[in-house]
Amino acid sequence: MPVTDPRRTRQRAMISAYLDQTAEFQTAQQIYDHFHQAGDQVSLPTVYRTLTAMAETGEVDVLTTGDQSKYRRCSATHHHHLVCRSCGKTIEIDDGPFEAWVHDVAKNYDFTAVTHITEFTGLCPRCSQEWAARSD
Amino acid sequence: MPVTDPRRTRQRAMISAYLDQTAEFQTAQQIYDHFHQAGDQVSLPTVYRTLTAMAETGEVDVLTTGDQSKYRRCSATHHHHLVCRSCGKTIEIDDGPFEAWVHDVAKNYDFTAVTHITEFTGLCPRCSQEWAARSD
DNA sequence: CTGGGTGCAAACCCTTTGCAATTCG
DNA sequence: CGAATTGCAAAGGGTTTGCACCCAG
Repeated sequence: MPVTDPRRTRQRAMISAYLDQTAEFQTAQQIYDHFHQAGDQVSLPTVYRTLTAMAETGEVDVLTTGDQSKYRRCSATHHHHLVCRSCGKTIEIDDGPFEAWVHDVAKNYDFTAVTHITEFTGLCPRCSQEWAARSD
Repeated sequence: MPVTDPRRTRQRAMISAYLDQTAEFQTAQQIYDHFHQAGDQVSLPTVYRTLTAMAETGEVDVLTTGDQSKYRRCSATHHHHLVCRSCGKTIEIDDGPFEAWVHDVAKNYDFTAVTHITEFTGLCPRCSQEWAARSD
């Protein structure tokens, strides 16, 4: 890791700019595909390297779901999701007391630049019934 | 996926029993290694298949960090961790208002068997200073 | 100029799957 | 006995790396 600031390259500018205009988490592959469809050339390894570097400095959040990682500009509003682990149904939920708690935690331990990733998994109403019916 | 209850096999009993006595998240590989060192034979694919099945029914929690998945018996007390993304230092933190919020969320959307995975990443006091010093 | 960045292709490694043998019920 | 489960080996697939070329500073 270089001690100096990273060099400004076309690829990094593109990736950074693209992350600015997208609020949702995206996979490296999705970001790569976006540029390819637009006709702009960036290699997949470069996407990964750039995102990894940005994650280390806290510029992007990384969400590692089961199969692959997703990236999102850090400053974006934090959404939290409630996901049904049976059918995959996803509901966006409000923050509740969460953000305040995060702030307290960071303050208590003198941590800075604290971001959080939160996932809820459960069974949605429909799948709850199915599971109840099948548990013979 | 069988509609009936899973068959009781030596391998599943071993894995289940082992998870009972361990509180921390562990990788499939770690679980596999444990049995190998103890001289008990279980194949790695079976460990994965068993853990995946248990995760689907909510018997175990799955934590997917960057490189690999970790598993833990679900009923264990939920810990949350604050991790420094620079040096890796980890602090265990209290739940605060979190558990109550989770309960509310589940209730509001009629979800059942809701578990949650929460990760905080930030910069610990020492690394905060280093980053501040280097940002020239 | 010069060292960091990029692209390509191949390597990596965790995880999953095909298939024959085995075992629970 | 029959179907679910296991084990082995090999495939899969997201991510990383070696290396030569290129470009920002």
